[in-house]
Amino acid sequence: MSKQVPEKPTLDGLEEKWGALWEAEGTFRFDRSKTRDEIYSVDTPPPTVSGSLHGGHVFSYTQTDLIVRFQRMRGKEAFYPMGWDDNGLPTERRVQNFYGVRCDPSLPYDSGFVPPEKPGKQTVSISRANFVELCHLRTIEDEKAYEKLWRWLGLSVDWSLTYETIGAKARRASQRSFIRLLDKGLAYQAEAPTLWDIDFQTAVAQAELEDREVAGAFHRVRFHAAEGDVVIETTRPELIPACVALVAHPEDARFAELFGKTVVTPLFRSRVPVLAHDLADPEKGSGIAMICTFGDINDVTWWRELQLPVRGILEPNGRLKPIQWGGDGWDSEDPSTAQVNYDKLAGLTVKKAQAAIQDLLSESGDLIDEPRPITHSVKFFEKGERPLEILTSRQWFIKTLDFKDALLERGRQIDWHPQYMRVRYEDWINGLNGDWCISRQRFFGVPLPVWYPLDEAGIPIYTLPIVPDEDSLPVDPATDTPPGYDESARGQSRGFIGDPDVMDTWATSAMTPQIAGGWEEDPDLFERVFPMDLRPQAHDIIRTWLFVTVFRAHLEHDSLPFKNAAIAGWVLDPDRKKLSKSKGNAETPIGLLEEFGSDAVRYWAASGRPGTDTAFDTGQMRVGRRLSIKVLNASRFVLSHATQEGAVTNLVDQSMLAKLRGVVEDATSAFEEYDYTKALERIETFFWTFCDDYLELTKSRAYGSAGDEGAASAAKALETALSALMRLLAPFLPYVTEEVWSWWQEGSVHKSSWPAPNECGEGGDAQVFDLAAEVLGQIRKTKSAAKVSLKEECKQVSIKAPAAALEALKVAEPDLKEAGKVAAFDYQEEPNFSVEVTL
RNA sequence: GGGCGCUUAGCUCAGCUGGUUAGAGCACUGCCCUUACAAGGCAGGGGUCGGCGGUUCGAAUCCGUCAGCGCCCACCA
Repeated sequence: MSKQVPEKPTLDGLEEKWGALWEAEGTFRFDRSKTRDEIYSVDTPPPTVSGSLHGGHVFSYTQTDLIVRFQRMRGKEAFYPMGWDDNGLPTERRVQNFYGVRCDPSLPYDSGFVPPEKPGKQTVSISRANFVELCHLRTIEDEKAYEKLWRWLGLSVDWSLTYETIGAKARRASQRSFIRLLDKGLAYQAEAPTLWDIDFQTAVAQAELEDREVAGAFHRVRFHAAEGDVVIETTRPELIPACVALVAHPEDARFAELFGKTVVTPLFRSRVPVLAHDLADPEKGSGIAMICTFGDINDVTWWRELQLPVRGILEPNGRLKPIQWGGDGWDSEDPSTAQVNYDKLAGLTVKKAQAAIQDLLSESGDLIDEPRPITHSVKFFEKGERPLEILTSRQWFIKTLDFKDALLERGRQIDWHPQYMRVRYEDWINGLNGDWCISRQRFFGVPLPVWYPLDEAGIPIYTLPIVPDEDSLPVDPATDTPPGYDESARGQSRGFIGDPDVMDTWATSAMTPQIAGGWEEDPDLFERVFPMDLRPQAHDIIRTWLFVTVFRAHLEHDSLPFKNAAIAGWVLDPDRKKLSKSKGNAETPIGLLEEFGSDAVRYWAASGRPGTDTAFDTGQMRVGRRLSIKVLNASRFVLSHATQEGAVTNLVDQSMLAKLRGVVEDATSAFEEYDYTKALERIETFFWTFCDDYLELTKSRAYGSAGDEGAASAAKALETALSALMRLLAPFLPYVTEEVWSWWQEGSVHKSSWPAPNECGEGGDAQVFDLAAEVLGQIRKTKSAAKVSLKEECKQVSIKAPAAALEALKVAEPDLKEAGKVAAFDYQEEPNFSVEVTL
């Protein structure tokens, strides 16, 4: 061998050494001259840039990298970009905390603003433009740190292909798509009940809900009627002033005579109808419920289907708003009493109002018994801190319900890995109960690209939105002037105003294949990579990211956005809880990479099968490290004997290669099915047998104990096996395999071709090697049991076996004799295989 | 309430379309500084395959049922 094999190979420094070389050589650079069928394109999940990556990220991104590296070695040109999800609430929150600022959209832009080094005692209010600037500033820093970690981990991403979800490309793509939906009548605005977070003060979508168990209480409350009192049970007595009707099941005899009549609410003395609707459950509460605008999603349904008026009492900040009882829409049998009672609630938060109204109800005698404490689950915005409310507001929607069937069909066209994950997608679609609300009353996001004309009185005419030309995208209606207007007309009578809202961050993430693929901006590229081959992602965002991506591609391109969906599991604490940031092991993956080495951490990640949650396990990383060290040492030994020339004439050598051939076949088909774990298992098992048994068996022969021909055969077999093994292991252990590859090969192992079965020769009988390994094992066992050194001689090895096995073993006898220090062999033909070793 | 997944050695997991005494790694124990490897190697002990019932010549593997765990969806007056 002409190249140099180090005397003492080490794992230290491999990440820096090869990371720098790959970058310099452009090893993972995408070659866009390749055609669609030669390309494997990946819709990489853009990680949320809001702090730091943790073990879970390392886990799932490694898994994607395994697949990409396999595809690349199989001859595909990998289109493997990286995005940064910097748009949205997490960044806003991070910037607020990092600098101690808050966004006040009413403030003017301050071009001389310098952010504080550290958060001050007092929060600094800044304009929306200044705030967005800070968001950009912060995310650039975070993205650098992320990229450094990803490179260290060895992701074979083309780092010239990056995008940010707040970047110009992303803004253009999502605004362009929005305008087209508007044009097709698929985007619309409506003044409607909307899920509302009172802390962030924004609308949110069904996909962003989560249930949380919280303490509450059933209040039994008396409503008054001529026929006698009606008792309802409610967990939200503070909404009694918002009550517009009572409702019971049409077949519930207890309330039959009340249907069509009216009752009077306690405290506020409003007359409301008693109605029938089959959504009312006789089993729940007292069997009759109050309908408030709005307490929950059921209220919205009733309100809509029973055509009830709106009586909203909540401000966007979650406090009860001032109301003039007896005024329009707030009729009362006794307005002055209603006013006295309500004034004690106005201005309070929901929680405080609940306590206050409880006292009022007690005083008036309308509360029956003490409230009964319960624990019940309540809807929250997933990033929120207080329960969601439902408020009426003007929002933009995308028609979704009309496409349920089409989207279910799209789901069936995707290859899911694992397959059962499709069910989650279907569950979600089947449970959709409204169109997708995409407007958010936030700041750091993609602006909704519309303005509204103002009438003479300066009131926006929402029905006539002004839309930008596609050529002018991206636009920010807050600062850009709409076509046909002069900026001086902003906010003026007969002028215009910009829509103040931004889009749901998922409305932008929905476009990642288009953003990365250069949709409408680089048609040549787009044609080569879209639809993508692979969407890798975790199972918790099937209902969000996966769903919206499929949805938008369906509307925009009438196609799938990707062919395969590889769904990763979560990383769990050893105690089976989802890995949380509060636990130490969720932090600083860079520390893990330094302690165990990137290859070792990747080895652990590879042990997590697609879709399967996996325990965080440093033990696995230690095993990975040991494997890496073994790769170095075994390769050093192999290369001290190996040659690329010559022929494998020895039957033991042929047998080992026959076995390897099977491993290549298994690993290849496992990878084709996205089961990298199975592939690794097969490869690793063979590698250890290769080291423990084959190298031991042939060591002496390789040194020349059986003459030149035997040595030459071993030398060629060793080289053949090592070459295949390094390539098989390359996706998992990119650093150590590249290091070893460089000892005797040209170019990068990662650009070499995935082993083909026929590299291992045509014939060979795997049984020879297996039996020889078995006998060698017996010899070791006997010596171990006798507590003697493995170098100790054996007087005799007696083998009983069927004829064919004996035949095979005789072939291996010379190697066994040397490896086991055996003086003599004895063979007897018998149906059962057994070995007896005499020391 | 509906659904999906899981339940195999102390721990983490393999066991495909049912077929000889159930496997691996870690941990544990013992032996070995064997000229690729002592931050290593070799070997060993350890399991009523969640419970019950069924199909079958034969079941960890198929069917039914029960229990537990995790998750998804729905409901949450």
